[in-house]
Amino acid sequence: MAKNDLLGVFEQLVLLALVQLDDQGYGVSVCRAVEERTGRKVTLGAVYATLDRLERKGYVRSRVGEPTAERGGRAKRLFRVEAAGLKSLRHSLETVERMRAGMALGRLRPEGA
Amino acid sequence: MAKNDLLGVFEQLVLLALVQLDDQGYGVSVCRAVEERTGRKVTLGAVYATLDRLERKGYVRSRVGEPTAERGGRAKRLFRVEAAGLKSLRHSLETVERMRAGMALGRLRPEGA
DNA sequence: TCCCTATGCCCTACAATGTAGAACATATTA
DNA sequence: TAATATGTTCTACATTGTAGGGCATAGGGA
Repeated sequence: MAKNDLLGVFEQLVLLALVQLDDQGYGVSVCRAVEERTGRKVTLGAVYATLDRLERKGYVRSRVGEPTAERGGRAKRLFRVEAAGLKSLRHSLETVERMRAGMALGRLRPEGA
Repeated sequence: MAKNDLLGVFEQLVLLALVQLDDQGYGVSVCRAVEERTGRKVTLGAVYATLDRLERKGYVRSRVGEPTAERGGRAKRLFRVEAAGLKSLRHSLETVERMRAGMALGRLRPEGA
């Protein structure tokens, strides 16, 4: 735990996905959500590793859900975001925002050079 | 160079600082800019390491400026953001933005729980 | 019953980023 | 030429990011 703990970009994406999945997210669904929204290729390994780290920090909490009878398969491990996680996410988002504020955004838009 | 290169948070902060400093930024001024805007404690070592990495990736370019006669001291190494850097910055910022879009921001604002 | 397939999870290993702090360099002033 | 102000460079290590393979469990059909 660093002194100035800021979340990494991927941690932010995962947390945001969980919020959108309304605390019913699990590995695979988080992976899909991030891929769809951002257009990036995301591997499951990356998602689980991040989820574990977030849980170790107390930012999310997981529980094993009953297996839904969709087609079969293993039970899901559902994740929910804790208050501390939300707080940290907000803080991280706002830090970049603050840095961006008052900036000549012209240069940051479309094809400015 | 990862396949899906997204900039890290600190890289974004440094790049944003350079934009604000209008391509006249150098180690110390970037450090100060980030500290002032974000309120975080930032060390010079972190800034230079990041600046070097960004340069290696072709996102910024540096040149040694003539020493201004303020009080003495070493010549500054001035950095400017390259087009590729701007593009990458934009892309990174937008990725998080997209993930955030359409979200029930209520939970992300003030003290929502 | 036994496989095959669909879901989903866990683990290992390594690359890239983030962070700290000390050492080094250079110009000014006295 | 020593003291000081400004800036940069180097070393080392912690945290995050990413890839990929293997394990586990349930349904469906031969």
